Amino acid sequence: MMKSALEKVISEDLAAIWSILDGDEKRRIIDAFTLHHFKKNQIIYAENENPEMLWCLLKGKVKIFKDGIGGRVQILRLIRPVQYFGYRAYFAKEPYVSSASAFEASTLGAIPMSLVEELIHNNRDLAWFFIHELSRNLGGSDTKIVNLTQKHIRGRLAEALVVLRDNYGYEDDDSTLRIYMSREDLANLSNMTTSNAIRTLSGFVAEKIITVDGRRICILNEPMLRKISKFG
Amino acid sequence: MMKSALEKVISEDLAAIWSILDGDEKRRIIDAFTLHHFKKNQIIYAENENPEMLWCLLKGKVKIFKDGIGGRVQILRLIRPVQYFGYRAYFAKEPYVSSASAFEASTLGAIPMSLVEELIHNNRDLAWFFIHELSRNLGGSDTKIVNLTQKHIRGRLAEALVVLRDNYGYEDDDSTLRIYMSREDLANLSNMTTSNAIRTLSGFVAEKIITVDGRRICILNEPMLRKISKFG
DNA sequence: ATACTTTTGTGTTGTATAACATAATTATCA
DNA sequence: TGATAATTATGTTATACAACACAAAAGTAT
Repeated sequence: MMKSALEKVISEDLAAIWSILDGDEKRRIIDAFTLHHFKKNQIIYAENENPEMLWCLLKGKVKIFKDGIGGRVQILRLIRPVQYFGYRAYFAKEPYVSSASAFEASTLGAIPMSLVEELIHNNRDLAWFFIHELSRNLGGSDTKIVNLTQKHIRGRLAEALVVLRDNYGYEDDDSTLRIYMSREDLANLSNMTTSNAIRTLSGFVAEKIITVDGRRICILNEPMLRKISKFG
Repeated sequence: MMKSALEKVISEDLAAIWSILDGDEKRRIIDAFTLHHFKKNQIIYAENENPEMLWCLLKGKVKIFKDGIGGRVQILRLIRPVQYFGYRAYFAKEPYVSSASAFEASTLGAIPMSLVEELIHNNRDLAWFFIHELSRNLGGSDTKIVNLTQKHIRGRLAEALVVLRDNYGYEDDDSTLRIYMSREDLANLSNMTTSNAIRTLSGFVAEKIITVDGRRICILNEPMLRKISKFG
């Protein structure tokens, strides 16, 4: 692994957070930093394991999910470059309550949490970064609880599509979602069976809110989608 | 308001967290600290408001909840003395996504978040306290998402009773829940209608898992309740 | 004590969505 | 390239739970 490439990553991609660090701290991160490649659907970490690494998604897409009852899966969060994850359980001093896997072939960086913990102790801005991230995630989870339990199927699927749009954006045509996921994943994101995800998606197509071509989803009427997401 | 009483609170009840602080920091907290009394069902803060205070429950019980669709309410978290709340939204730099109200007549302390923020900047242990709390809450919310969306009604109610037991414990008889809440609240905690909460509760009584006398709930068979909660 | 409101309890009906079944596509791989 | 598996699609049935309706009981206020 070329250190120069890593230094480039640290100084550019991770700038937002690690610019906080001074030269010596940066050097320690670079020394401890390791690059990892994950294939499509490969598990990065699994529920009940003990957290040891701070993961940083550099390229690709990652899902955080939880296996529920009878093989049912709930996708909790979507990660895009450059975002950090895998640290919550370590901070909480408990095993993972969820798993992470690559949606598609992805490149990740890993830093030992022990080092992160040490750096936090000496760098207040780094502490703030995590306080801020955790707080935003907690707000998101609390909102998700109500969305998933109270909205009807159409509302939940519309919500999921809006989440995909907000997370990964559009292709250059300004309407095609920049993520290509299976109907099953779509269902696991919006708490319904695969059949119902397919059915409801077809409904949206019939209403000319979206178009669908395989896994390629184009959003034609985003305001309507947000409206459906909001009221039902 | 007598400062001596406050100092007593700071030095005893809040010891766990504020013992972290040095003398000068403690003084600043004591000067900024205000005591508040809330009546049963009184709102402490409401969704969409801007967070300004760190709340500390000294006496009583508090619920954090979210108003959903069609007047439906979801209780997200229960607070017991001495616990802190109301800080997440401030840290996330966003308005509250949930509301807080007193379950019963309660006494609370309030500290301006601006001061908390300042103290965090100069006190790494305080930063760690919040990182730890936020991390545990986030794990709890993620688990709740799966519990509420995938478990059946019996499992959800059993889960709620277990949560009450873990949060507020038993009376001296070692079986009566130390919280007396309406069937409606019980329903809002476990994502079901009030009717179904009543019905399901009666079912548990018939199965001799619990006894019910008005709002007084005795748990006769806790292992069974946990079992239903787990596989339900 | 009396009226009035809120909470609790139970029965009935309706419906959203899961579960199941099966076929048609589309990937995957030997 | 054909065989096999996975995914997508659609129709049918079953059911868990909400919605509604109403009565009894328990609080609360006058």
